[in-house]
Amino acid sequence: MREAHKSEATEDYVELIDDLISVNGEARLVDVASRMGVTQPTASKTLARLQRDGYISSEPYRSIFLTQLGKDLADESRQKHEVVFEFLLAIGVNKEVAKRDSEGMEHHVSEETLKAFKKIIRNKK
Amino acid sequence: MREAHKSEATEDYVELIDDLISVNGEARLVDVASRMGVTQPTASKTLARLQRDGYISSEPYRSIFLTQLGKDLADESRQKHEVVFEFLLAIGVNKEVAKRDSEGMEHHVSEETLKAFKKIIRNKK
DNA sequence: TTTATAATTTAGACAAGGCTTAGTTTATAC
DNA sequence: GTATAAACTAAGCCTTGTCTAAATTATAAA
Repeated sequence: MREAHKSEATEDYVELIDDLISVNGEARLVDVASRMGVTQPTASKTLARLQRDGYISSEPYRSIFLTQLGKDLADESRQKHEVVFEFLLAIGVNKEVAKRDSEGMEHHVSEETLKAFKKIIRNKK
Repeated sequence: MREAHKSEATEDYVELIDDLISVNGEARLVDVASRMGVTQPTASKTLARLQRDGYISSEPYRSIFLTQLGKDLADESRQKHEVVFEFLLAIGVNKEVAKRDSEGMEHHVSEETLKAFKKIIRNKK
């Protein structure tokens, strides 16, 4: 029996919400939508799923909060994301490209690969 | 105006079909489905889309062929896949893990990142 | 050559993730 | 304090990707 599949969207959204809260003090739908590059109704629907699945909580027309589950997933995702990003920089990839590639790659790197990445980051420093 | 988005599924399928043709001499639905880990109706529907989009051709109940477009995409995907896989091995990732991770990562690495990967592969040899 | 089995397709259902258009609620500005 | 603008929700539709169950076609075996 394996755990339910966390979609890439789920990880991207909680990571973004966490970021918006740190930076702006709160996460609003309008910002989530614009940062994800989707329309507000699309973001709204996705957030409804996240709430249904226990990652976020929010009242209608109000800002969005992460549950503990959401916070944990956001932390995990952000860490992965950072490692992949730093790793790409370490091997000489351009910042902008590293930003884009790391966003896609973070969802596919195993713990073992992440470990190998960290080692390379350490050695380059 | 940007080119239509090639889904990861499209790349995975043409890559697999190319492989099946090299190894088995032909690509059958039953093998595509089992290798993709989906049911035959699912594979069948996806293949219908691939045909609609010009990547493959086939007659009902017959085996599957790649069009030139499909071959080109398969080649490109296989190359990317190989580079990512070899790269992961080069930085010390276990073969099985490298296999799994490279399958996900291949769809997200830019040309620039691929170049950086190749450099590392060369240096490790 | 008929028949059983394997392969494939068809049909119907559903969830995720995307859109538009239209309406409602909240916040802002006058 | 009300009008207007901004934010959000509702409803409906689309595509992709997934499934199961049932029908059809092709292949192999007796």
